[in-house]
Amino acid sequence: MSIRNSLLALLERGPMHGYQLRVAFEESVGGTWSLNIGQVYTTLARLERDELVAPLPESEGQRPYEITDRGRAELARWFATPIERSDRPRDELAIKLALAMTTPGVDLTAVVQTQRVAGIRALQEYTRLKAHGSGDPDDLSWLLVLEAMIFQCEAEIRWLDFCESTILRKRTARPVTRVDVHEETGA
Amino acid sequence: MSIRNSLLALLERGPMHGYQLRVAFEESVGGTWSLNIGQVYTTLARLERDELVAPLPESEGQRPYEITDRGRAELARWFATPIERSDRPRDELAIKLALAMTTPGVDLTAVVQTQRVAGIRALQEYTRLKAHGSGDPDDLSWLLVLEAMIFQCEAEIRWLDFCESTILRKRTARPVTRVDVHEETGA
DNA sequence: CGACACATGTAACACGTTACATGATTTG
DNA sequence: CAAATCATGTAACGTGTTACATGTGTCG
Repeated sequence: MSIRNSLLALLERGPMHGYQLRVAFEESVGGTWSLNIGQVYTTLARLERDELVAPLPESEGQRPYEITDRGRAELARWFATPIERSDRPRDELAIKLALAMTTPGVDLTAVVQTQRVAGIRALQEYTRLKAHGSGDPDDLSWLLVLEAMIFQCEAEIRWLDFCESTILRKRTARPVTRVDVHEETGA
Repeated sequence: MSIRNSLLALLERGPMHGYQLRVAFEESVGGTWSLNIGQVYTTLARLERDELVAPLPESEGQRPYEITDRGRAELARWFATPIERSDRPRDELAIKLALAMTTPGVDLTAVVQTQRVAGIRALQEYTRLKAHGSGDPDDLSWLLVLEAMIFQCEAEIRWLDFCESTILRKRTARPVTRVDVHEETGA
């Protein structure tokens, strides 16, 4: 859904053809995510089918599109509606950790540590990028996207720390002793 | 990819059939994400094709599967490999904000505020869930998943605050004055 | 001329969702 | 008996990826 709406937003700046849309998108997110050119054309085809964009007369082998009024309405709806938690893709890392807890033969702390190292590494890379960033004041959107990645990364590392301490606490909390057995049978 | 690996992890506990896998998955993530039953069967079919699981003799209309050695190896690989930033889906919210900045006629602060309200609401809901959570010590994985959502949600709100202050700073930083005009033409 | 950027597309496939179709078993 | 739960699947569609095919223009 995000690509569809992104293309609409870019066309709101003015008519563009597929190749330009791809370049404009990647520029907008500061190269953080690339956009497959094939997807641009298939998405444009669907947008045209839904009458959210309309093709302009082609010239020199280029097929520019313009946004329609319906497209503009759809775009306004996108910006006016918050992205809910339920809209988001499943969190693969959370799923992985949750399943690791009940899968036999898995070294939980190793999984957490491996992920933690990757997180720290990513955070360093982001910090490096921010340091010798373009400096271009025009790249405000690039800064925001980068900062989003940093906030997420930090939150993930803190969560992994939480996981580790929770796991350790659980492990030390119930050493099986004779007393425990008595309590359990008594309950 | 996460469902594929999740099914392998669940089958590592022992043979199960499709319906059971779905229930077990949703239980593992504390009902945070639901799993479409149709997808379970199509994913099982692909896993069987790739020889990561094998069907057991069916009984009473049930088609249980067991994990194979290749499946076990694949699962071990999953747990040993960190999920990299590049593996993650594009962040729709970051994209939306980035595009909102360069789309004409968009009230940026309104977009940020709408999203912020939704974030606060979600956070309250999570806190409520945590409060009268199952209390079940067996639900450790449920606690971890919930906490992941809370960490993410908080990070998002902090990021939105960052966005707003950055946007405001930009807006007040360059009031177009006669002096500015001179500087620009001079540059 | 050859490499590279520009430009448009198609095919095949994985993953994900909703909806539909079917039947057995259990339980009020 | 009727409704709910258990259980298995298919179809259609959207989204996303990789790879392939094709052609123009430009520049060293």
